[in-house]
Amino acid sequence: MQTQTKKHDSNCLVAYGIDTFGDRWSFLVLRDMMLYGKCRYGDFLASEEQIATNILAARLKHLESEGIISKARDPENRRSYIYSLTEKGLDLAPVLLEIIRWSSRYMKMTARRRRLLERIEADRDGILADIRARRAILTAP
Amino acid sequence: MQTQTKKHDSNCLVAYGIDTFGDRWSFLVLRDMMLYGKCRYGDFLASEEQIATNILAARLKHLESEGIISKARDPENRRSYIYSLTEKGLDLAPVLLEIIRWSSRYMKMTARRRRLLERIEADRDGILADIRARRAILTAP
DNA sequence: AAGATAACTTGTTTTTTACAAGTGATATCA
DNA sequence: TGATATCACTTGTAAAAAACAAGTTATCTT
Repeated sequence: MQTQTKKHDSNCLVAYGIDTFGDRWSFLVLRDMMLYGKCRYGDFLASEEQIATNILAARLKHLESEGIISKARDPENRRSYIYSLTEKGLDLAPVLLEIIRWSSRYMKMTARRRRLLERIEADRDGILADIRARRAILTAP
Repeated sequence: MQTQTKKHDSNCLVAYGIDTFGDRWSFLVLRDMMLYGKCRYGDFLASEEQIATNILAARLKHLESEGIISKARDPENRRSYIYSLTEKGLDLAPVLLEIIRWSSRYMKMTARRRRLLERIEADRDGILADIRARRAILTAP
C-alpha cells in the first residue's frame, strides 16, 4: 500500500483530484461524513456498501495523510476515535453535490432522493452550511 | 470483467455515480473528451497517464454501455472510430469543473492552471457551452 | 475478574490492473 | 500490386490491490 504520493504523479488537476479523493471507497467515506455525519470507524464499516476493514483502515490513513480528514481521540470514550473533515475535506462538498445532481437525473428516483435533490436545487448554500456545521443532511439509509 | 451493472448495487445516489463514471480511468477518458476534445482510441492511449490498452478498451465499452459515450465509424477513415459524449456524458461537465476547482485550491498552480481556473470562475457557462459544442477547452498538455 | 466493544492488523484467496505481444481490417507507399 | 504501416483492438501472463476471515490490543461494562 502506498499512501504517500499520487499514483502516477500526473501533471493534471483532474488526475490530482481523482488520485487524492476519487477512489470509490475514499469517496464513500466522505459521503458518510458529509451526508450522514458519520465520524467513527464502526460507523463507516456499517455502511450499506460493506467496505472491508483493512481497506477502510487504509483509506482513512490515506485521507488523513492528504489532509482531507483528521483523527482525534473521543474524549468520552478512550477506545474510540473521532474522524472529522478538515477545511480541505469540506471543500469537496460541491463535488459531492454535483455527483448527486447528476445521479438524480439518471437513477430511478425515490421520494427520499427527490427531497434531497429538491433541497440541493433550492437551498444549496444551506446544505453547504450544514455540512460545514457537521449537521447531517440525511438520516441513516 | 463485469461491465453490466453496478458493483454492489448500492441504493445511494453517490455510489451510483461513482460506480457509473467514477473509476479513475473512466473519468480521465471523460476529461480527455471534455477538456481536450479527444475522440479516438489512439488519442486516449496517448494521454500522459499511460492507460493500458486493454483497460482503455474495457472502460470505453463500460462507458458506452452506461450511455455516457457513443461510438461511430469515422466517415473519413474506415479503420477509425469516433467516440463522443452523449447528453448523459455532457451532464458530467459540472462534476469535472468542481473537481478542477477543488484541485486548483490545493495543487501547486502553474500559469496554465491559473488561466483555466480563472475562466471557470468568470465564464462557467461559456465553458459548459464549449464542452457541449465539442470545442476543446485546453490544447494538449 | 470476565466478557464485551472499538479500532484496528495480519494472513490468504480472489479479482483487477499492468505489461507485453499478437491479430485483423483498412490505408498508404514503392 | 505487393509490402509495409496504422488503427483499434484481443489475448496471455505477471504484479498489485481488494475481499474475506481470523486475530490482537486497549478500554469499558458488569
